[in-house]
Amino acid sequence: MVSQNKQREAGTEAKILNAARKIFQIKGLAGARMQEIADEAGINKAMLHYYYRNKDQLFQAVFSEAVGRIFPIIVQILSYEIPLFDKIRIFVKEYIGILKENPYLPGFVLNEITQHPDKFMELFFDNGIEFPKIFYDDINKAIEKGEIIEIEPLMLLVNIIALCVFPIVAKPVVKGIYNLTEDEYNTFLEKREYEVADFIINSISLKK
Amino acid sequence: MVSQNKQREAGTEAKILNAARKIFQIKGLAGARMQEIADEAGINKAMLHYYYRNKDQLFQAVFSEAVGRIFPIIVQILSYEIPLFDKIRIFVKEYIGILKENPYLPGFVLNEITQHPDKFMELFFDNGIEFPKIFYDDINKAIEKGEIIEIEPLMLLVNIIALCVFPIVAKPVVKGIYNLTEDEYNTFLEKREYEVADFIINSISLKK
DNA sequence: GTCTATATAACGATAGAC
DNA sequence: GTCTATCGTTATATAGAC
Repeated sequence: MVSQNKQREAGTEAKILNAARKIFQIKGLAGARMQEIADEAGINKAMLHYYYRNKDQLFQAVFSEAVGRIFPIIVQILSYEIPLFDKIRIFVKEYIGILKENPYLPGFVLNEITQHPDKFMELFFDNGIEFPKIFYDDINKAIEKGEIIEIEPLMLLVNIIALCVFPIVAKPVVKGIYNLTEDEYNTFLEKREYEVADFIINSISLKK
Repeated sequence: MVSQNKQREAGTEAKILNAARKIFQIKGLAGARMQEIADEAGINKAMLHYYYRNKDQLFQAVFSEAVGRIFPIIVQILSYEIPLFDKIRIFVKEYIGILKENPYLPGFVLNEITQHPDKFMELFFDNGIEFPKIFYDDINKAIEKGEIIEIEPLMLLVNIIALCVFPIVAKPVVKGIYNLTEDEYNTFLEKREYEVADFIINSISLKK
């Protein structure tokens, strides 16, 4: 896959991957066209097959990269050894921040996983991604100490991720219905970087 | 002998629409194949073109129906003249319930709107769908009365819908990662029909 | 209305010159 | 490595018999 020759600047392979990332993330595997990717990369269609044998392998490169961008960061932050509420605040801020910079990423990943669950499972477990038990311990300990309400860790985790991810995936819908500009929606998302954490902590906290 | 034409009131057009709904919702516009829809309907491919001129018009029929299923119910429930907290409880229970019965619906609609925002906007406003001001009044009045925290109505609405919709869209992801069966995931969703409302009300309520 | 057969276009992939 | 030209397949869509 990688050029065997000496290192080159602004390699064609990188151009292809950049173009493929853009097109696949927007149009999906079924909707993307090899010609379109070639045009976006500013090179010829045959080059795509030279570097990546076929469409499926090119997609696989983009998809696995996307999975690698969207899941490990969750695992990483949830593994910090800091107080639960701090962890939630950092997670929400960081995660919304990342998704805001890659607005097509979550929709792309969700859709393609729905389309090919098996391909995802391989990728997920082969890369050794594993959701951290420490976060569940955090929650259970906080419940025991009477700091938060009784709630299943998975229930809380899904709530947190839902509040971060959904507004990115539903961006065209909300933008359309409320006739918001790109800037206005980004301002909305920036507010959420803080307010969502408040929303969650308010909900589970027992100290008032 | 009676004419056998009238006896066949199973309706070919309905068969086609049912098949198209199933295939399009799962595979999307780009991924669906006319042949696959014909097979699913148990009829010939040419019939699809006889009743619906082309793929795009067949898709349009499915898509507009889907939009009509997913938005008006929101508007309807949010228009009830009942106390805010009751409204939230009913909304969450009803909406998750509907989506649970149509698990591919929200992902399909979100994805296709992202893909063709303009087509959606026409549909949305042509059908006169409009988000109810009464719900925003509910929220602002509750804030004034000191019943809930200060929160932008749109912020709260997005939170509510996120908590209902996301777990449906992310079903294959969560199911895969946690190795849950279909039944286990449905149990999870049924729990959410009540717990999500608690989560929201806990978060915004000022009375404790 | 429903079918079979076929036209027409689009797409992924390859061959071969340079 | 990069290009042009083209092959083979598949997909949408139409024609025409019944």
